[in-house]
Amino acid sequence: MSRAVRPRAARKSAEERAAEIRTGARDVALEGGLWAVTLRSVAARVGVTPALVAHYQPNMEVLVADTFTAVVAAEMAEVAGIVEPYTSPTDRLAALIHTLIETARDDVTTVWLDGWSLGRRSAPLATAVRAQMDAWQHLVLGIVDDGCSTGEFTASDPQTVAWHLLGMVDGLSAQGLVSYRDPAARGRLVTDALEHALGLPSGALTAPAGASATTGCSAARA
Amino acid sequence: MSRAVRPRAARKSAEERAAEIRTGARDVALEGGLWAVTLRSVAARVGVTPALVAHYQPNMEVLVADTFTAVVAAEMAEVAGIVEPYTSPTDRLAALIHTLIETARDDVTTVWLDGWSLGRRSAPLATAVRAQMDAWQHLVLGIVDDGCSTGEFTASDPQTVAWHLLGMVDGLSAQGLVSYRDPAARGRLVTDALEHALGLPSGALTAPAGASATTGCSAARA
DNA sequence: CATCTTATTGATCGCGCGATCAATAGCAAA
DNA sequence: TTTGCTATTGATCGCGCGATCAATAAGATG
Repeated sequence: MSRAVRPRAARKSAEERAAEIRTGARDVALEGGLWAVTLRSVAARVGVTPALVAHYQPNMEVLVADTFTAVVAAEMAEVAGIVEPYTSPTDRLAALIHTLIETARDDVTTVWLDGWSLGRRSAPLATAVRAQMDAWQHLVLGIVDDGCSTGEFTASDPQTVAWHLLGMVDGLSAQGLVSYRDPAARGRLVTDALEHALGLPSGALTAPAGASATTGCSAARA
Repeated sequence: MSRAVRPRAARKSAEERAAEIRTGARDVALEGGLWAVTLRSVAARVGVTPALVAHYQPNMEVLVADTFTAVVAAEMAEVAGIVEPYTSPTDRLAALIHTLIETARDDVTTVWLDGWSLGRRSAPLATAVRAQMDAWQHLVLGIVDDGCSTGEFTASDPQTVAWHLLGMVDGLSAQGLVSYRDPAARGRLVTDALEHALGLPSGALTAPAGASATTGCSAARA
């Protein structure tokens, strides 16, 4: 089905075509993992010859690495956007955990796993993975630090707490991809652990109702 | 270097050769990950023709899955052996965490990551991964359950605690493969979290000195 | 309209992969 | 020694991969 023979692709500006290829690669990765991002698969998705895809990239290693970055950075931006409207660090952290654990996207998790696995054989991908892990650490650390200065959190080493959270999220997400567990139970696991790590009262990190810190009213940026 | 031309392989019994191939595949996996387990690489390691390796296996998918199982099960047996001589559940758990976190083997972690990643494209591997995750869960759960009946541990849901521990270990191991963190700090992270989850006094799960529960004497099975 | 630039292509290479199969050669039994 | 079984091989197929490059054609420019 669908176009046995393909008409010659419309001529576009280099920038535009490059963008198309980037998003094409992104789509392929979300659908089949980084492993599926190949010269031919991306070309087919964009509606173009493999040679053209190759023409726009130094080599596939960097396209894969860039695609990883694009997918992961986009998700992080999304999460950051969800968290941002909350004002208190506690609510922010609660929202972050809730989003990360209970609305986790399997496609993104797959990309992470592929990144870890393939990263052992691709230097560009390895550095991309490292960079994204650092970015996440930075995001979480910012919230934890805020909470510490506010006095809401009590942590001797915020760095370690951030690391703790991300470690749990990564591990549980990977597991969740293989064998099902109740997302709510997963969420409780993480919130319990973090409430303890931050000296919070039990239940403080369960999903916040609305946007603002104290009252549960007003929209949470849809 | 080393044998440009290979002499004809010595004739061996089918069982013996099959065993050779299994351990050959295991070695390849530990050295280069599951990704490196290929007809030709295993054949080269065993000193045999690719055709012979193929002859002994229904297909590569199952050899890879079996190799995953072999590597992971061997490590679990090793850990179980280290933990076993300790008598109290607390010490057992402490020894398990210590072994798992601070003496973690990168080669085995790589195999785990490849298993998660490649398991999304190989049904036999996927079930093998699932089985090994269950086996680990079983091992940890046994210890936690023991501790609960003893009264040493206080946990509403031992299943969840075991899951909690394994989630952290998986996540932190994966992270450790990419970006370095002090193993001792990693260990503290896990012990702290678990002491809290099990209602233990702080420090109860730090590495045990010797084998027996109460006194620190006697050999811990080298 | 003619010319130039450049986005796009088709053809093709070499590679490593899994897999198959008739031919071979080592070993044991007769 | 001869025969028979079977472990082992060499040759070979088809595949999808990344990569390269001269040829082409679509627009922009004059």
